[in-house]
Amino acid sequence: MSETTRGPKAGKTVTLREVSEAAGLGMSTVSRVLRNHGSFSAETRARVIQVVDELGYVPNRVAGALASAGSNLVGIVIPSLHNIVFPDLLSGAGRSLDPLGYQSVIGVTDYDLGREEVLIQSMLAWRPAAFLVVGLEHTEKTRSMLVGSGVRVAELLDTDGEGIDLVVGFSQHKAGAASARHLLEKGYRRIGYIGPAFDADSRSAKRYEGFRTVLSQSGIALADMELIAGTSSTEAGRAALERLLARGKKLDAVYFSNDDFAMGGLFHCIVSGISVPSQLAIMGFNGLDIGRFAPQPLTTVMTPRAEVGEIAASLILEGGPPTVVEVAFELIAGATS
Amino acid sequence: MSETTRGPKAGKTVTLREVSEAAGLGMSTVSRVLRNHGSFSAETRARVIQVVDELGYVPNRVAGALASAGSNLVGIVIPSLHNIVFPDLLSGAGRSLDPLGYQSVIGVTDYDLGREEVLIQSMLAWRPAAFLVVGLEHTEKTRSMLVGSGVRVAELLDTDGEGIDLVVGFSQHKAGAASARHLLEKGYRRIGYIGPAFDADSRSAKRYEGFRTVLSQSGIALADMELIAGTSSTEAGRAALERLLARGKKLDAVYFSNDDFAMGGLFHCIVSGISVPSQLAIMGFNGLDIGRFAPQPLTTVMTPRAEVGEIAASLILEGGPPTVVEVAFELIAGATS
DNA sequence: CACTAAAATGGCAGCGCTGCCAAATACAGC
DNA sequence: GCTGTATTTGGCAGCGCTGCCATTTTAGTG
Repeated sequence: MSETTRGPKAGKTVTLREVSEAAGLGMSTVSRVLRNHGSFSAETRARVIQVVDELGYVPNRVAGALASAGSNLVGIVIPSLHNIVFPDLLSGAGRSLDPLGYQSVIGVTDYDLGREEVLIQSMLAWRPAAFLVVGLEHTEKTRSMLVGSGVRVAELLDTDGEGIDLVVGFSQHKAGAASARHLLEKGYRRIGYIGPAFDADSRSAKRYEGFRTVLSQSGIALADMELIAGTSSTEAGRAALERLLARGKKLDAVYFSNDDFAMGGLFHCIVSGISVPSQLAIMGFNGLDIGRFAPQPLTTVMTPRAEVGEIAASLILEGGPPTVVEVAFELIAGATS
Repeated sequence: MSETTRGPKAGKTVTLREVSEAAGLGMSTVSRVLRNHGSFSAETRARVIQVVDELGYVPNRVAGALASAGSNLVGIVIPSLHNIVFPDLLSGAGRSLDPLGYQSVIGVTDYDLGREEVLIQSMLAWRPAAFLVVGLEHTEKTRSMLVGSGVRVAELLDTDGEGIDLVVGFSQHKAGAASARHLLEKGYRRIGYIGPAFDADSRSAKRYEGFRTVLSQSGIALADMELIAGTSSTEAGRAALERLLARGKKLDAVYFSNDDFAMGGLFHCIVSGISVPSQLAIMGFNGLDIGRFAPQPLTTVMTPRAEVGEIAASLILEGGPPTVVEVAFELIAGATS
């Protein structure tokens, strides 16, 4: 930590003024070259680039953002990192953000809307260019901060409800409904459900609603359900199915709120000698790679999370009008139903 | 986008000056209250909080950071989001960062050191409080920027080499070596390897080196290997094992560079009727939940990535001296070896 | 009750950059 | 060569906040 000659001009940070002095040019000229904005001669450009390189100048965007009242930061708020959906979403968003030089500031709420509020408030303090948030459910204060800030907002992965500005995703309700129709078509009638606590994950709750609605329409009631507290995991899904089956409701199918749980359920069946799907059908949600390439591919719904991230990020930065963009999900009939 | 009365004082952003005027106090006093720094009376505090609330004031950290030459941003640069290791790392880092009010600016390199350089340079422009980067390998320019910037840096998940400042992780070489010893102890002799291209992922390459070194010491050569281009996935692992076995080298064990690949390999065996481990042993790396709770638990090495993230973030913010912190990995003998 | 130490507050320069405008220079056409 | 227009450049205010210091207020003491 006591380098003296490491890197060009180590220790003291180089400023625009120093660059301009060393180059014998005005600050504004240097600034224009660096931002490639406004006009300047080719020689000036070369001179600036050379000096910048010599001095190892790194522009201070903090000052830049303050002066120009705008940053290249995009705030992204997601519920979790333990569910592959959200890393995939980030990844997709990155595909749009990176080429344009935007940077992601990421916050994780743990499915807590209060925490979301706090995160958004503190991100707002950086005056980001835009916000990407998950879902349409927010606290009243979050909503008003977002609206009042004037920052563009994209709400992702859910189109069942009122959005603030841009909404990109699919109907969770319809996804649940499609899953129910699939199981009904396949002839299952004594169906159970396993998912996270409803108050935690509203998208999962909406899928459940869609699922149950379709069952009702066919005069069928959900036979049983088991709710899971905590993170999505194989382990939790496996244990939950065991508990569910132990109640002896003679189920012929179980709908899992996501593939992590579903894989756990499938594993429980394998271990317990329950034949899938002849004794019990299993259906998941999300279309995880591991489920799709398992020996017995999981019946699931492939969700377009990376596309949602990519589309949302690009639309929000393009500055178009508030819209709702539906991105299709796809039911994948595997070998577990 | 044309709200007029949404939120308190929508449209125009409220500044510190306005708050101070509304409260009948000086700007510095309000600032002190807001940062809970310096001294002020209880009444003043109450007054400020009330006015802030009424006006919906959100401090502008851009200005704050410029004035105080320091931000609450932490730059985190990871190679990928498709390998669970990195989301877990972020998650761990968040456990340390969040309570202290730090925010993560995240960049993904796709295992490209050139891209890492670009990302770090542009993050440096925000004058972050610290950097968390993965691995010890960087371009010369990245290194000198990092050193020259004076920002604290933690290099993660690898301790085999020279660090810049703080290093938190474990020896990838030793992890590979431990894996080799495990397979040798179990009596396997014709061992194959499946992993990503060596130039892409240096940590994976180091594990491979450690693995091969131990084999050599026992006079055993690696029987065969198959390298994979692209993302870690079940699909890729499954296909790679198929290709590897097709070459007819009569392997009795395969060491996979990570659990995603290994699960794919395991699936290939199940589908092809290859009995595991009697005909072929399979070993992975990372200790994924899904492998550990599979009917036939995967032999793997559990890596402490979340702890690494957490420890690194807390140490780097505490401001202690440069150190190397070793966090233990654990070999988990499953049922596939 | 004057007198000092401590607590609370206000004023103001300046962080490093950008936006605006004016000045200087280059390039036309006649 | 000279005026008119386009292109390059420089100067400077100010973005909103913090750090420092001076000032005022309050509490404490003999």
